[in-house]
Amino acid sequence: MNIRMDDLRLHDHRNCASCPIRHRAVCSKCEPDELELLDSIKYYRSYDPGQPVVWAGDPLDFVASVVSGIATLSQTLEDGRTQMVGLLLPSDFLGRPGRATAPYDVTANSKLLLCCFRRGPFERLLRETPSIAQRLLEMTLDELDAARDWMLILGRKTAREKIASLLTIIAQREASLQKLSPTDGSAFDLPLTREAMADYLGLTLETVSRQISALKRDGIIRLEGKRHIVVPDFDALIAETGDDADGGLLV
Amino acid sequence: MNIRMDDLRLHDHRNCASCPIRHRAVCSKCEPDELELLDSIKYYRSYDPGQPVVWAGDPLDFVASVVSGIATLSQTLEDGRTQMVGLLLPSDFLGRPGRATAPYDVTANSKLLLCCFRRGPFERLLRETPSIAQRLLEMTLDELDAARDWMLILGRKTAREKIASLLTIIAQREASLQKLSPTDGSAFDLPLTREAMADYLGLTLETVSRQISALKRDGIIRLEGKRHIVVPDFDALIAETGDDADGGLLV
DNA sequence: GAGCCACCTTGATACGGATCAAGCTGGCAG
DNA sequence: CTGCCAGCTTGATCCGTATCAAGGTGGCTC
Repeated sequence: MNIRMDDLRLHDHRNCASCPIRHRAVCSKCEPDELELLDSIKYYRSYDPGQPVVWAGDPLDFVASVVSGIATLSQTLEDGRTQMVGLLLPSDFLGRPGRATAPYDVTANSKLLLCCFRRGPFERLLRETPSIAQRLLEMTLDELDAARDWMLILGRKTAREKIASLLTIIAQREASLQKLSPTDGSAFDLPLTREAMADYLGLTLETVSRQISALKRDGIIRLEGKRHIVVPDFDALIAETGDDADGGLLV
Repeated sequence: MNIRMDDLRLHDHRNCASCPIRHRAVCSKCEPDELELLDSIKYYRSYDPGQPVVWAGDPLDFVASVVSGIATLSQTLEDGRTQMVGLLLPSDFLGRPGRATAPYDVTANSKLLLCCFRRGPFERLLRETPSIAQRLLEMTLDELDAARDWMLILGRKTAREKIASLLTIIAQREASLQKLSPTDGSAFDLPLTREAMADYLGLTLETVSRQISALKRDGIIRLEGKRHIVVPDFDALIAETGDDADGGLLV
C-alpha cells in the first residue's frame, strides 16, 4: 500500500510526535483499513496558476486535499469587490460532504495539485468510518476558529496590523509544515501577490504595498526580491499585530 | 421521555417538513435512543443580560445548546477593540468537543438559558453515536459558511451595506425560527444594542446609529421605538446589501 | 538584446467612517 | 412626580485608507 502525503490531514498528526506531516506511515494512529479505503477512491487533478477549480454555484462532485500549491476561496459582490474567505495550503481540505455545489469561487494561485475523492464514495466512507468523520469534524472546527480569528483582523485591525498578522500567519504555517518552532520561521517566501494579500485582508493592493514598505523602512522585516521576507526579530513582528504577546492566531 | 426544544439542532430539522423546530417529537428522523442518551446527560444554566458565560482561555467543561435568549462570541485586542465573531440564537450550539478551554469570550446579551451537556459524557456519546457526530459536523460546516459570508461583510462592504446585511440576516433567522418564508420576516425586534451591532459589523456605535437613521430617512425601513424594525419592501432592503439579488447570505 | 507585460511602488488627492462632543429619550427607583 | 442613567442620536472635525495616476522592475519571448 502506497501511503501519500495528500490524505494526511485526515489524521490528527499534530498530536503525534512520531508522525511529522510528511511521514505519516510511521504514525501510531494510522489505521491501515482506513488508509486502504481512502487510497482506493482517490485520484489526482492539477491546475495552473490563475486557473479556476470551480465557480460558486457550480456543481462540485469531489472533495479534496491539497497536495502542493496554493488555492483560495473567495466571494465577489455584484460590482466586483472581492474578499478571500479561505486560504488553502498543502494538507488543507476542500469541499463539503453532503453538498453538491460549491459555495465559493475556488482558484489555483500557483501550480496546484489536488488529491480528490469522489463525493459519493467519500460520504459512504464517512458514514462507515467514525474515526474519519471525527477527524473531519476536528479539521472543520479548526477552520472555523481560523475564520473567526480572521474576522477580528478584518473588522478591527489597521492596515499595518493586518499586514503584520498575515505575515505572522504565513510564517507560522510555513514553520509548522516543516516542523520548526514558530520563531524559526523567520524567513519565508510570500505565496501570494500583493493583490491576493489585499483580497485576504480587505485592503487595496496599493495599501498592502505601502504597508510592506513601511514595515521594511522600520526594520521589522527585510525584503529580498519582492517575495522573500526575512524577519530579524519575530517578537517585533508579533508586536505589530495588535494581539496579546501570547497571540492565539495559529492558522 | 421528555423531548425538549433545546437539543433540537442536533437533528437536521431544516429538511423535515413534519418537524417544525419547536415540535421535534413528530420528526420522522428522530431516533429515540439518541434522544434518551442526550436527555440523560443534560442540565440547564441561565444567565442575566451582560453576564459572562466564560472568558477566552478559561476552562469550559460543557457544550450547550441555546434554549432562549442571545449570546455572543467575541475577541478583544490588547487596547480594547472588540470584534464579535459569533452570534448565538436559540437552537445554536456552543462549545467544542475535544477542547478544554474557551477560545473566545462568551457573553449573555439578554436573559439566556442554555441546555448543557458535560463534555466528557457528550464526547463519549459522540464517539458511540455516528449520527450525532455527523449532525454536529453539518452544523459546524453551516457555521463555517456563515463565518465566511460574514468575512465578506467585514472586509468589503460599506457601513450602509453592513447594516442592511445585518438586518437581512436577523430578519431571515427570525423568520426561519417561526417557519415563515423569508419575505414575511418584514417586521422584527432587534435583539442587539447599537454597540453590539457595531461590534458585529466592525463599526462604531455612532456609525451604526447614523446608518440606521439614513435607511429610515430613505424609506427602506421604519422604526417603532428604538428596537422594532418594519421593512415595507424586503427586496428594497436586500438591494442595499450589495449582494446579488438571489443573495446567498442565509445564516 | 529588445520589447513586453504582469507585478509592484510611490505620489497626490478624495472621502468614508472614527473620534470627540453635546444633547435626547424612555424606563425605572425613590 | 422627579431624577437618574443606559442607550441612542446628531453634529463637527480628523485621519486612514481608497482612488486615481504615473512610473519602476524583472522575467519572459522572440
